[in-house]
Amino acid sequence: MRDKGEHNRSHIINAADKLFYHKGYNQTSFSDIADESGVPRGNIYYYYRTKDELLSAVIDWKLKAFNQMFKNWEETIPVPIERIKKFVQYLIDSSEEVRHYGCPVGSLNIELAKSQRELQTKTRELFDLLRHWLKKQFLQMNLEDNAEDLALQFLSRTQGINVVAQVYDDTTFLEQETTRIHSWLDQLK
Amino acid sequence: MRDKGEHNRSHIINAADKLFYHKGYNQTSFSDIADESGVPRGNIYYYYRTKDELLSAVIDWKLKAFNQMFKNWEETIPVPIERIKKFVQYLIDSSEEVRHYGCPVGSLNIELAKSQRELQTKTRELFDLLRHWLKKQFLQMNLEDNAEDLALQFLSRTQGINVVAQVYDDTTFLEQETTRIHSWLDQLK
DNA sequence: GTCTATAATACGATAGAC
DNA sequence: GTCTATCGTATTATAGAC
Repeated sequence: MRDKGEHNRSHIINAADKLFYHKGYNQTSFSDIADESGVPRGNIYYYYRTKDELLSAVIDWKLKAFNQMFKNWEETIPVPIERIKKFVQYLIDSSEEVRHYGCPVGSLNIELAKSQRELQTKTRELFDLLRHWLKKQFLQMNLEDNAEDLALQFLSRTQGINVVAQVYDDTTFLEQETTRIHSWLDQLK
Repeated sequence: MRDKGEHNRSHIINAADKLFYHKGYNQTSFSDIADESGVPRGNIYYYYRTKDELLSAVIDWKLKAFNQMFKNWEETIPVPIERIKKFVQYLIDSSEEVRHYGCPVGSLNIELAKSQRELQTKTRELFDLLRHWLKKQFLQMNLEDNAEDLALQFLSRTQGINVVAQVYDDTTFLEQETTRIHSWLDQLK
């Protein structure tokens, strides 16, 4: 079969991405990934020699996905504040998953930052991407004086909300806060 | 020797508490705890039959410590808003540890909530304690209409700040935000 | 390229000597 | 109460057959 390699690669990445998110990086084994992906255990090592390498590939894949999502929003939503509100809507749409597994970006960083900083520097690229995109939107809102700080405030706020949703297995507060974020955004102008 | 048992127990709890925080629950082994506490590996099982039991004991110990801290603040700080500001100061005092290992309450909950909810229900008691204490302070500030919501807002905000500090291994944003929290508290009255 | 067998190690937990 | 020896299992990773 042609491109069986690429086919297997994407199956492995998808399975690893899901399991790293649902169980955590250290709690996910190659056996788990083999079961989830359908690719035999031993064969995974042909594509990704170590677990580190696999994580790096998963993060690169996620970076691509976020970039594509943002590019899509920039093409279809002309007003920058509406793009940020789209991001807020994305949080609401993901709330059921967040309730169970936390923030797909934050929880992985938190796990690895504790005692695996080398790995976390890779996952941090996801944070940097979000920060950079948010800053760009705030700049386009003519908030150049503190666009960087606003991006970090926004990220911090959503991280806190996601933590509360996961800890209490409840999306009520998340939904309440997203409306409060809307007011905050409107008031910035 | 008299009370060798209690002596060993407290050494084990202290070591486990430190390691669960610094490395995470699942990444901490009995060997790690034995090395850190000085109590021989096999002997730990005499005091705590399973890892779950040990976690539960660690959480109970932390609950006691928080309760004592809060009781102390209530006895020495007469104005409730000043007690909350003392909590903010406590965050700043802990910022160096937070930078490395995240929030000692939040990060443990996030790890266990993913796929070990039975264990997380125990660690959630720490969140409930903080929430309850904060609500009590807001009530004493005569904010009875939304004391519960304010407590959750405060917790969410501090969680987000701690995540940012840990992810970027930097306390600058944490320090900035604590002054913003002060303004927020002052404005509530 | 694909997959099996297996090495080497670390884990939680137990049995039982002292 | 204290500690050692060890069991059974799961882990990452490799060697090598197909």
